[in-house]
Amino acid sequence: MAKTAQPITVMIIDDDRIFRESIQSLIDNSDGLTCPFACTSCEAALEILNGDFVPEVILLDIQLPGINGIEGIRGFRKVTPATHIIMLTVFDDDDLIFNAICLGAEGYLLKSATPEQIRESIRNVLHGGAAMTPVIAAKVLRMFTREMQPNGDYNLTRREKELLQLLVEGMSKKHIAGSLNLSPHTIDTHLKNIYAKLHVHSQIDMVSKTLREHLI
Amino acid sequence: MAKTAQPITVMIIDDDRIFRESIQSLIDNSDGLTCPFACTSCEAALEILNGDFVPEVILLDIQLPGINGIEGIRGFRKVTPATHIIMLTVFDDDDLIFNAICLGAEGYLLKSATPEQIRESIRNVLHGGAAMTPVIAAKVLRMFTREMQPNGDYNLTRREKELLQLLVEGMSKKHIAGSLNLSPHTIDTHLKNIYAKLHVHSQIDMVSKTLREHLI
DNA sequence: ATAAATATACCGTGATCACGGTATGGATTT
DNA sequence: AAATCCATACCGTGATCACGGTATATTTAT
Repeated sequence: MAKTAQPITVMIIDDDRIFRESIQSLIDNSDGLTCPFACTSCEAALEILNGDFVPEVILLDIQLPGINGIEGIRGFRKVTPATHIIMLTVFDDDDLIFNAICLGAEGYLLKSATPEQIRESIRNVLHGGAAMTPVIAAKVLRMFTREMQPNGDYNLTRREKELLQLLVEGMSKKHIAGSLNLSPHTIDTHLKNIYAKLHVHSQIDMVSKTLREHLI
Repeated sequence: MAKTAQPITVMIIDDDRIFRESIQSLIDNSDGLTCPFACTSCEAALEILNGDFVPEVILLDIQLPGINGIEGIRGFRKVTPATHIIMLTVFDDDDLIFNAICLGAEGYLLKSATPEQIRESIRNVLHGGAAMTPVIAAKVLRMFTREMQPNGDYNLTRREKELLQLLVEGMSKKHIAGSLNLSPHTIDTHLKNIYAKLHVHSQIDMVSKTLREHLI
């Protein structure tokens, strides 16, 4: 009967009528894709999802009245966790990208993407890939390295770093002295020097700063 | 004179002769690209870079004798920080990808990539983008969400989370009591409850666990 | 409406910490 | 050879913390 297998179901959520309808017809005119529902808000989409329609891919605008796209991800993840979500927006703001991917969006495309890029992205997420333009991918990588890189090492000596490591792991000064065969007084002195270098005044501050800035 | 502007210089580093030479000829036969040097090791490449050759892109294998590709990134970043680095390997192992992007590689492609994909990736990194296959992009996103997501909230109450937040920021119990208009004894009680829930026995442990597991 | 969870408050004791000293042998650098 | 940095060691005092109690009002859940 049908000339292809079951088409992939895609849902588009965007409050801009022109854009929404053009995407819908783009999808409906793509081989193997269908877009039976196009919504103007996350609320409307959630209502449909709470029926029994489970799309395989959701194309989701960020700037929406009511529940915005970022918050919407949470809701969609709950009702249809297996559905792939691709953000489709005019903004490439770092915070929005960051939040979207933290919430589990698998794609982030600009609305200026070509029809072929959108189709390609839908295919990619269906195969477990992620859909990003190279520029957005680069932003993601930069976020990654920024999170991971030490922000400076404050000229700690080798010994000081060693002690810092142990203290951050929760060992007490006394215990460290025992395990390193040092006098507790020595630990005390090192600790004082570390405090001075990190500009902190307690172990809490020290541990907090160390972990927040990935010093070890 | 020249029918195009200065061609983009690309360096390939791979110990597999067949692959290396096929990439080199692929690049040399691409419009606007040239590959004047193809090396079998990072050592050899670093020697060339320490001369005055500064490629705009380096295609770098991971599995190399001597200095491997991951370590190589460090060296290349030092001598030619502006050069874009694309890893080109047979492995899509998470740890390798993780290390490569932490060290600043802008691309990660599998050797099974098509010539067109490789050319496209070179173009992308030159324009500030990142070059990843969708599958690798997905792995990166998953790493990201794994790093960022709370590993469980240990059933902390709202008040406990609030105190945790302040304590992690380095405020003392006494200071917190003052700023929240609570008795210091109250803080003490909450703290005891937090300790029990997190299975820790000191503020150090608590802060350490909180930050390492991104509880706040 | 009743039970459970949460937030609040107090006490005392022993352990630990912060930080001000001082000092010395060894390593590194100049 | 001299100077500097580093790691080591010691002391005392006041502040802070950990943790064992107990108790009650409010909020949330059932």
